[in-house]
Amino acid sequence: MISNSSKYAIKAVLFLAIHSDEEHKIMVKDISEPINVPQAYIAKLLQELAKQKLISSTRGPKGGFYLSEEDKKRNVMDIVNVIDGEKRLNACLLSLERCNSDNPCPIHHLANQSRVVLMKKLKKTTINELALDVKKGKSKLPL
Amino acid sequence: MISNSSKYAIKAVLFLAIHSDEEHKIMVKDISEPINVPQAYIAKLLQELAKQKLISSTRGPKGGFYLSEEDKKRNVMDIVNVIDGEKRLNACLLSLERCNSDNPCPIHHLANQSRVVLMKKLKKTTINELALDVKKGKSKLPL
DNA sequence: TCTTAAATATGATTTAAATCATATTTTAGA
DNA sequence: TCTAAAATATGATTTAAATCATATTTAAGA
Repeated sequence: MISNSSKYAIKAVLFLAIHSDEEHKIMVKDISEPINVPQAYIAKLLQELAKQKLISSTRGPKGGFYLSEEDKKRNVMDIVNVIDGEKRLNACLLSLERCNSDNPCPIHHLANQSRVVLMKKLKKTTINELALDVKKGKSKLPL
Repeated sequence: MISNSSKYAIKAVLFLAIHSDEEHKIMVKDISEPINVPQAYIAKLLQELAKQKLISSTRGPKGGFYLSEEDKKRNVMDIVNVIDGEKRLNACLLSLERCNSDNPCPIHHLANQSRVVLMKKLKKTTINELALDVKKGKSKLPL
């Protein structure tokens, strides 16, 4: 339902939310190690997130990735949408073909509520909120 | 979260629930076609389900797959557990590593409720109930 | 303006899931 | 007891996701 790539991306963005800002950029190798994701792999994901303007970056010496204040207001769903594409979470969790409330597959009503609830939460929760939770000790990195 | 293989398996078992019993066995090719899953593929899945006693089968002429009355009392979760293994749905939907209520990942509380609700429903819903829904027109095959 | 340190673009390789193929075993019926 | 029709066992191939590699571009600082 949600790929490892997306999970890695969330992890990395959260790390940036906690440790970076315009004045404190972080380069890939200093992100990949603490979040325990291979450097070349997370680099590719971060590049995609930067291209889609979900995170910020500058090249060259003293460069790196960081989250602007705007970036921190993004929600978790935005990240999943960029990495996995929009379809992934919109599909019925159990159905293979198109399936919706009007034309439900036999397990549609079993799975649909869970999916809708989850999606709403992912949309409503910002990176900033998650980072605050971690700072307050309510939850812990790494995911 | 739930593999295509499991979805195919659910589809096939539901088809058997609707169309088979001890006196009416169905062979793979007559299952694979209406549910629209490649014969060799669904055969392998059905064989695994039969080995794990979730469905019934007999070899030879007049043989085929079918659901006994006992088989029909199985729940959807049983199928997923056989095909995907137990771990799959027990894992936090978003976390990569071990993560639970005592040691939550930053998005644990976002995802966990949905997962628990879904699992409970899958466990509580029997194949028979799903088949009845289809017969009553509440839902439709194929999934 | 040259060098170096960073991200970026692009594509190759590996791995696991999905799919396909086939020889073997079992059983009904002639 | 022989034949044919079915599942079963086993493994090969394909495909998509995950992972790795590297040449190019950009920007800071000397």
